[in-house]
Amino acid sequence: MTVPLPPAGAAFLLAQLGAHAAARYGERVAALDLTPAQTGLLRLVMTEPGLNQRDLATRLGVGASTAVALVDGLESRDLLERRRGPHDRRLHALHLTDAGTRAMAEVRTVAMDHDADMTAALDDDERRTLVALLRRVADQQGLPPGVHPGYRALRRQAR
Amino acid sequence: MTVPLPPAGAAFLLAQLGAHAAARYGERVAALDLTPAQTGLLRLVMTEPGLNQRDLATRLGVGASTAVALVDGLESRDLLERRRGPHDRRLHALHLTDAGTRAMAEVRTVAMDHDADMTAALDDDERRTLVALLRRVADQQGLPPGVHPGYRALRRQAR
DNA sequence: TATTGTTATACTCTATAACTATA
DNA sequence: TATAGTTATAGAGTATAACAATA
Repeated sequence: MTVPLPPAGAAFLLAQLGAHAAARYGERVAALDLTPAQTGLLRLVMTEPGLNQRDLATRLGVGASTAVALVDGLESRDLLERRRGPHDRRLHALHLTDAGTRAMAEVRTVAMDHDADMTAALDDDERRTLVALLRRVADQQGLPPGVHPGYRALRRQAR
Repeated sequence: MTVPLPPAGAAFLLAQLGAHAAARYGERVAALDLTPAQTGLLRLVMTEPGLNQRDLATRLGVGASTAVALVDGLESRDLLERRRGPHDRRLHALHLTDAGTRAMAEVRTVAMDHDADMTAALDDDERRTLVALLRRVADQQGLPPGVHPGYRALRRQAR
């Protein structure tokens, strides 16, 4: 009456490790009082200063109203600013403030620590092999580099 | 004024691919009218028939009331049944019905297709290497085999 | 009339706490 | 009194739709 279970394959391990990596990253950036979604937004604006909110929402894979709420939170903390477009006054061009740039430097440190911790089981050679294989899988699956749609804002840490 | 971004490392790729794998799995089991959480529950009860709801909730990493709702949904579709414990009448021992067992056979097929699809970029050797590396990372990170806490029920497919 | 951004609203998922029945 | 299960309630996060300003 029992159907044999397949051993945990690559897809299952990816889902399991991905959830774990995302949760741990969330804990780490929570120490900076940021959510993963906020760091993704800041990161995107850092690489593309002047981005408007509509394009931001599209790139982040969230709805327009979600983008507004995210930007509101970051602007109220002076990490981000909206600048009215001079040509088209409907547009809000987004830019990091100096404080926002400093925050991203901290996020960068946290992300590198996180990466080292997640691959602590591997030596340098193995780590390179893993990254190379993951990149090929990500490419073949059509995933864009840099931003990942699919995760919505993870649960905020209770403190 | 710009801080250089690190290239996407292993942790980021794991999170990105994990979210993707989970989303695609969700689409596939939605075709069977199941959610990922439901398949996880059925799978657990299949491997440990007679499990009670409290232990189920603990193993699944969800609250007791969430377990009740999940079991309710599966019981109303005759995939699962509650049996009052003869020794302790507070306990509800969970068992798959025949229909539940058949459903899990379908889930197994879907999961194997999903696994093949997710690793379509790799040949057999590379797939084995990837799985071996992921297993070592998962072990070192303290992740239990079989069930992954961290994902809650993914969004139900609109139909 | 179309588009950017905003606000209002509803829905889903989850967690917490109160309740029952058994022990 | 303690525990398994249930129900009720509230919170967070997200999406949809209505709205305002600008084009």
